Amino acid sequence: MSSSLTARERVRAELTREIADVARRQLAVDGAGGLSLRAVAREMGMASSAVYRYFPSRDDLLTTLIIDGYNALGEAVENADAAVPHDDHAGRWMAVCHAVRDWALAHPHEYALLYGSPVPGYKAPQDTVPAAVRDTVVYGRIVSDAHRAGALNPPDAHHPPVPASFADDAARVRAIMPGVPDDVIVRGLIAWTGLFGWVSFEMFGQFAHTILDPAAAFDHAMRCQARTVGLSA
Amino acid sequence: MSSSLTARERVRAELTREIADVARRQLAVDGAGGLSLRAVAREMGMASSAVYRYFPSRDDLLTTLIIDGYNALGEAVENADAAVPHDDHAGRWMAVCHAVRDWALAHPHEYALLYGSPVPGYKAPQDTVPAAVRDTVVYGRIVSDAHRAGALNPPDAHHPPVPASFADDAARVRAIMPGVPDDVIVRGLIAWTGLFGWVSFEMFGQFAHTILDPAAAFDHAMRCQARTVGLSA
DNA sequence: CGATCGTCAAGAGCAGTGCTCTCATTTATT
DNA sequence: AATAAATGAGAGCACTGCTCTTGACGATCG
Repeated sequence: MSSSLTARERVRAELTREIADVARRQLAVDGAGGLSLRAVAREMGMASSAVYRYFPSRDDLLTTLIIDGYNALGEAVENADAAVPHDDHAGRWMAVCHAVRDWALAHPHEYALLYGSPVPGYKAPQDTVPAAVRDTVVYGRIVSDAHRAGALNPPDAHHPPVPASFADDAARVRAIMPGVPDDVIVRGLIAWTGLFGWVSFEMFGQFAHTILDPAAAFDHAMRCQARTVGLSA
Repeated sequence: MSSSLTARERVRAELTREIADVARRQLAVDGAGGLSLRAVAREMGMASSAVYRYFPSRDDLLTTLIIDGYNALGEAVENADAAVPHDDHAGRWMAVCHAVRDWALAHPHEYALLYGSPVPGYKAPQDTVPAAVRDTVVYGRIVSDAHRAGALNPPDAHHPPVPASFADDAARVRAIMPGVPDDVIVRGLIAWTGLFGWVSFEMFGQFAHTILDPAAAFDHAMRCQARTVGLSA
């Protein structure tokens, strides 16, 4: 046999993918709440009950959309990072920041699905974790690369000392930023949350009627964040 | 007449408030998606159609819950700020940070309603704006107070210059931080988005399996943010 | 005082949802 | 060829938001 899949398995995989694609289009239009299994079935010309052969519940369909979304964002971030010279750490940081924002602007409902409030009655299963950290490892690698290269500016003298109780948490984060001391890990976390906090505020309307040139403000804010982390310009 | 309201108007206001209270309880249990007008009516022992006399649609009910939420958070922030000596700017900042986090932990679904992804098919009307900025003016006042008192540390020499295109946006933000120069406004925005970015990440599960002592990490992160703004310890 | 008009609760009903069950058909395996 | 597994379709249940109509209550005005 040329393919290790039977014809049945092939058409099943194809249909599963097509259902997810149709669902993603509906998600892009109506948002997570407007995603309807029946509507997907209608658009595909099949009975609503048939869709349940491929996705046992609406939440399962949402889960695959979430995983796909994390992977799409992660890939965008990876590509942005790879397009900048490896030792230009500040440039890499700025590139991934813009990649996140650009992806969010291009896929607002998917971004809301990933980083907004959990969908009503939906509990994220463990399956999403590997995809969810795909972009995170990129941020971590930039910081740890800069640290290993000795390119990180030291924090100013009056910086508050890291509390001892943070040691355990820092050790866990160090899996993504190998060899990085605790205070740098904190600064990385602050920049990370600052990036998504800013993008979320812009996406969810908190900046409405205030920041009318969000692209410029974002670029400058992330440049400041880079300095907070210690990435030299 | 002792009250300027007729008996009819009084019972109407009372019932409106009671419906909102029941809805808020359901919101706290099931989240925004689980909020059902019919369930509210059931719990109150009235017909579902009767509820529509008080709230013309589910979205209107959600809107009042959102406004109430903003006001509750705003009040918590105001109280936290007022409990700290007026010239202890860093202490005031830390107090409001913890007020936000504590309120979010105590009202997770309401927080998600305010700062999570917009509810499916729900478009926030203008009515929410005044309540939504109630906490924001507190942050702005802390920064502008510190600046007026000359208590703000200057940014380091290599800080990236504020782009000229940000001038218009800064002017709008200055309505909340009177007399504050552009670069300080930027630092205030970064701290503001960093605060809510951190709280949202904690509330929405992005820290799961990584930060197990979120209270300590939050306190330290916000202390670092204070230094970024220039608030002396 | 009695008629009127605005307000209100209730019920029926529509269109939509997620999901389950059964039944016939198609496909793959033995 | 016979059997077992997988698939699609339809009906149906319980639920949702929302509308419309009907009948009753209460305040106001002639």
